[in-house]
Amino acid sequence: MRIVFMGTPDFSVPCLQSLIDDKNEIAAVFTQPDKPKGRKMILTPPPVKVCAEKNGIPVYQPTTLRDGAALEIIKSLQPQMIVVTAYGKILPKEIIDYPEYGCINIHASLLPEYRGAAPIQQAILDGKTRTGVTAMYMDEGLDTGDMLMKTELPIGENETADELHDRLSAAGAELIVRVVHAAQSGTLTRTPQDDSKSSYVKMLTKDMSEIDLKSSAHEVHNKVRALSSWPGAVIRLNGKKIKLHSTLLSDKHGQPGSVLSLDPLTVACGQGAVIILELQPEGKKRMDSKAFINGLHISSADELKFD
RNA sequence: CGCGGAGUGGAGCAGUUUGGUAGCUCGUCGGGCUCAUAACCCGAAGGUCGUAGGUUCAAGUCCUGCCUCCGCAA
Repeated sequence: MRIVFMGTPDFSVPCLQSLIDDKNEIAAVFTQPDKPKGRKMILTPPPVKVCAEKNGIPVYQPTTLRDGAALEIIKSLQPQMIVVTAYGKILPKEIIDYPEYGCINIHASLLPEYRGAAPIQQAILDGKTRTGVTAMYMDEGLDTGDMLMKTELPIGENETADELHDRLSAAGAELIVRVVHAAQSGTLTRTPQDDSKSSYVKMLTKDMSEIDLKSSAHEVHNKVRALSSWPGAVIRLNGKKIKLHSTLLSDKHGQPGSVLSLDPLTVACGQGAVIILELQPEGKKRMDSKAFINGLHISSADELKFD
């Protein structure tokens, strides 16, 4: 199959790679323009671009697909199919309609639930026990097209968004190859989404990272797992931020914010308590909670209380 | 030159203001106690204090340059 691939972050890379490994002809890759990243604002190419260049695939990074120039490029590439996953741009109808086998999108949720930007994190935040990836035909709406195939995965009780991200990404990579094969043999069946069951998720932002210790231990634990690595779930000690990287649920209870045990470090929530395994004080590196306690020079849990 | 924190035995920290023989908690190793232990007791190893230079009788500590890590902002 002659394919144009569109994608940007780490999530998309396994998909691209598996299409390459499956001996498809990747005519070109579309990805977001390089952006300044990190403390020094170094111009960084998106992961998909790095992967494409390594495989000698031409890369296009238009700022818009809506000015007609992108359509001309697509026409010149003559793809039989366009595969899109986490590209970050809306495709105009002319492009969606161009390929013979259509425009197929891989989305990291069990549609119609969790349409939009942060489906992986939102599923964890909501305490879901199952999620998955869905392959669908794109239409002009946001993740609203007819569905083709799904892969369902259980979410581990203590699984973080990073871990789930990687598993879903791998599942998507495996799924897209199956979809391509089915398309070639003409055995794809399309199922419309039930809009009445749909939900949309917004992008994650920094201002959702503060943890309210008066909420339940489950909510705290879900937030830590969902926001792990970015934007991070944060509690405060004497006003200073402490990012929580890894927690477990505890069956203890007490005044929200009070420390019930130093080993393991257990903090009471509004309902129940969480054991903190790994954390990161402001300006410090990630460390396990035991190291953190060692450096505080305290001997009793009473000497410690989170805001 | 966007703002800020920080580099001290394997880990996390104190010590820097007021220069004067390197300290705390934990880990590691050896020994003891114990039915037993991640508990307790005794002992030991392990650090050119990020790096280069400067001031000084003397620098972890004061001055200057550089490197690296991290938080914020983007």
